[in-house]
Parts: sequence; structure tokens; C-alpha cells
Amino acid sequence: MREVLIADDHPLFRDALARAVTQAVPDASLHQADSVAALLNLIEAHPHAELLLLDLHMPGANGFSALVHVRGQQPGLPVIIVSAQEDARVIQRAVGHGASGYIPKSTSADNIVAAIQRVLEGDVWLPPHVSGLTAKVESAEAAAAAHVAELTPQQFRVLGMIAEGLLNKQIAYELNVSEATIKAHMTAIMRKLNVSNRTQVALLARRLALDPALETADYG
Amino acid sequence: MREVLIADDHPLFRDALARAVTQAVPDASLHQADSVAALLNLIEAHPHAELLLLDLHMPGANGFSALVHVRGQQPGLPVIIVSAQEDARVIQRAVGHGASGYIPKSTSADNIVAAIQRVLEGDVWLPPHVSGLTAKVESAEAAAAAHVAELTPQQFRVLGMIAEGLLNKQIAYELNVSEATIKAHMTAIMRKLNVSNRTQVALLARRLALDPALETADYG
DNA sequence: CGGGCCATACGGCTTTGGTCGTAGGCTTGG
DNA sequence: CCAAGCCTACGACCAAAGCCGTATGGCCCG
Repeated sequence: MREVLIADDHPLFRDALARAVTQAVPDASLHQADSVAALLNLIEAHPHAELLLLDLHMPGANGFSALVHVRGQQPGLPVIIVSAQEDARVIQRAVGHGASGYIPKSTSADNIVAAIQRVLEGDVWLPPHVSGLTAKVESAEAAAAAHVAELTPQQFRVLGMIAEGLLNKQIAYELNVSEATIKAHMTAIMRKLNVSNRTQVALLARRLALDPALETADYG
Repeated sequence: MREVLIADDHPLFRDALARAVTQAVPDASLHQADSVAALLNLIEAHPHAELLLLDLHMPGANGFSALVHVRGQQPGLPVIIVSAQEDARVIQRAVGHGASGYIPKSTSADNIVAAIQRVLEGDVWLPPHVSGLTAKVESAEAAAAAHVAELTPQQFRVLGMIAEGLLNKQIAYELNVSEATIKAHMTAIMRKLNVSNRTQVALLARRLALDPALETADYG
């Protein structure tokens, strides 16, 4: 039984992906998540999954940070990015951050099935219109990614909330631990990211964003 | 005597711009700056300047924030953006934030002279290859810009340093005031930007950035 | 199986951040 | 000329952030 994880916040598209997976791998065991938080739990519950379909625009994804973290935690788990974005530069960055495939949401069902099969065989699948792709990532972004990949799952959760401007107290409440614990994570995160305060942590996390103007939080 | 301000950190190109201005306006009085900090002093020293040539990639410019702030402080001062970036989306955003012109650095000297003359006459000058330009800016980015435009010059200086991850103590030292004063500015900035802590201030400031991966600070 | 390593968790203590009240200087308009 | 309003500046006070030491439980390896 081959386990496949699907992470997408759009229920309709999530179902469509599920059908494609079932068609590509009839004996697949499917597990779905509609947020990055849920995805992290899913990964911990199914450490031997063989494929992850990941939406770039999910709540809490913060651009490529979810991809980068998953790749750091489970280097053997191939990830196919699913996104409405078809910009070649975004695809380039995704591959540079370790994605094994990229499926624009306009892709036909047949091609999605083919992509899943190819990636499960160890290949990389990209949309037909991107040909000679170099997978280049800015050095500042690559450095940020390398550090984010080192974080533990819990530290990654904390990172996401720092990047939304939350207080330690609020993060502690969300994760059901004491504020002291969050502070300990903070110290560890700052050490791993090689910075000295939470503002720099938040700014570094945002380097993996897709677009500076597209933000989830909306203060102001 | 017509005063013209030039802000660019590249000395050679700054001189080239100066020559173009002199050719376009023979009786011009020129004033130059090589950083945003210097530009702010220049603007305070010459409140009746008639034109500003502004490089987008100057130290401390943080994308469009310098443009937005200047437009907020001196709504009557037309600004021509000078940049190596020729991406239509960047030009679109610049015009959306109130730029009166956009000169790619590949522009010929004759065209630069023409652009300066046109803008001084009240027109908007753009590179020939961008035709039907809509000047659209993401709503989240526009909201950030509207708030940044309300900041006083000193508050804007503080904002820039917060967005680099500096401590209040460090900002106070840089600006030669007490830490208590910086804290007062902080409170005022948070009120104007409608947020509740410095991390959110930094994140909001970065919405005006050009590209998430291109950062000035290099922690890590 | 026992020792080493690490992720997670917590409390106490110091440093930094953020609020409030206050005050001088500068500009604008009656 | 004085009043209102704003920018800048400061000190005192409380809340939040960040550092230290410590503890527990899971995991791998000899």
C-alpha cells in the first residue's frame, strides 16, 4: 500500500487531485490536509509516505517555506507543487528548492495522472512549456532555505507564526505549551538562522515568499 | 534658478544624470545624494526643488518606500525613477506609487534629456516599449504605501532601520537621540501603520520591496 | 541494554520593547 | 500676537522578549 499526501485548501481541487492519484496508483492510501499546520501533523503521522502534492498558496505556506521544510525533514519524500501560478521563475525556484514536479492548475487530468506516475518512478515532471530550465535560486534565498530546512517541525510552526507578527504568548496559546517553551524555541531558531532577534527572523522567513505584495496577514 | 535633486549610489551614473539635467535645464541648481539618508537631508534642505531623480536600488531605499515617502512629504515634487530594472510590472508599480517618469539605465542620453523636459512640463514619461500601462498596485501594497506616506521624515528613518532588524538602542545611536525618543517614534509608527508590534512594522515595510529574495541585509 | 544525542518542555532572571505623561520649538491662521 | 497643532525629544513605569540552567522522553548505536 503506497501512501500519498495531498495538501490543498481548495476542496474541489483537492478531490480532483485525489481522483488523479487513484487513477495513477490504484492501490494508493490517500491522506489530505487543508493547511500547513494539518500537513505537518500528516507528515508526522505518515513518515513513510511516497509522494506529497503541495499547493503553494495554502494558509501558512508562506511561499516556498513549507516545501523547504518538508524537504529538510523528509529528504526522501518527493514533492509535486500544485499552483495556479504558471510563471517560469516560480517554477524555477520551486525546482531549485527541491520540488520533483510542478503542476499548474490548468493542467488536464490526463497530464496530472502522467505527472504523478513519472514522479513516483523517480523522474521530474514539469509543464511542457518550460523547456531548458536551470533551477536557479538567488543566493540570499538559498541561504535562507538552507537554514529553514534545519528547523525541527515544532520550530517551523513557531517560525510561521513569528512571520505573521504574533507574540510569544499567542504562539504558546496556539500550540498549547507555555510561553517559556516558545522562548526556548525562539532562541534555537535564532541560532539556526544565525540572527539575533525576532524581527530578523520574520524578515528572513519572508525571503521565501512568492511575491512581496501578496500577504496573508492584513494589518492595515 | 530651478533646483533638481539626484539620488543614486553609483557615482558614474549620477554624473551622467547630472549632465543630462544640465542639458535639459541649463540654469538648474543640482544637489546630489548617494543614499536615502542623504536624500532625506537634501529634501529638508531644499523644500522647493522642482524635480527628483531617484534610483530604486539605493542603500536604504527598500523598494518603493523611499518613493512613497517622498511623495507623501512633497506631493508637489515630481519624481523620476531611475533603475536597471526594466520589468513592466516594476514600472507599473512605480507609476502606481506616484512616479512621474521611469528611466531604465539603458536609456540613451538624448532620451533622458527629453524625459526630464517632459516631466518638468507636467507630463509623465515612460520608456517606449511600455504602451497601454494601467499603473495597478496590489491592494495590500497600496494600503501599506498609504500608511508609509503619512510618516514624518524622522519616523521614516526609524522605519527603515526597524526593517533592517536593528534594536531601538542601535537606532538611537545612529540618529543621535535617546532610546526613549526612538520608543516614542515606534509608538507613533505603529499607530499610523495600524499594527501592534515591531515585527509587523518590519513585515509591512517589506511589502514595498522589489523582490523578496533581493535583500540588503545579509544575516546568514 | 545502557549511554549519548536531540526535540520538547519549563521557571527564574536580565534586557529590550512599548505606553504614558510632559515639554520645547516651529509653523499656520485668526 | 497668541493659539492650535504638529514634530521632536525625554524619563518613568509595566509588559514582552530573550538567556540560562534543567528535566523528561524518544531514538539510534555500540
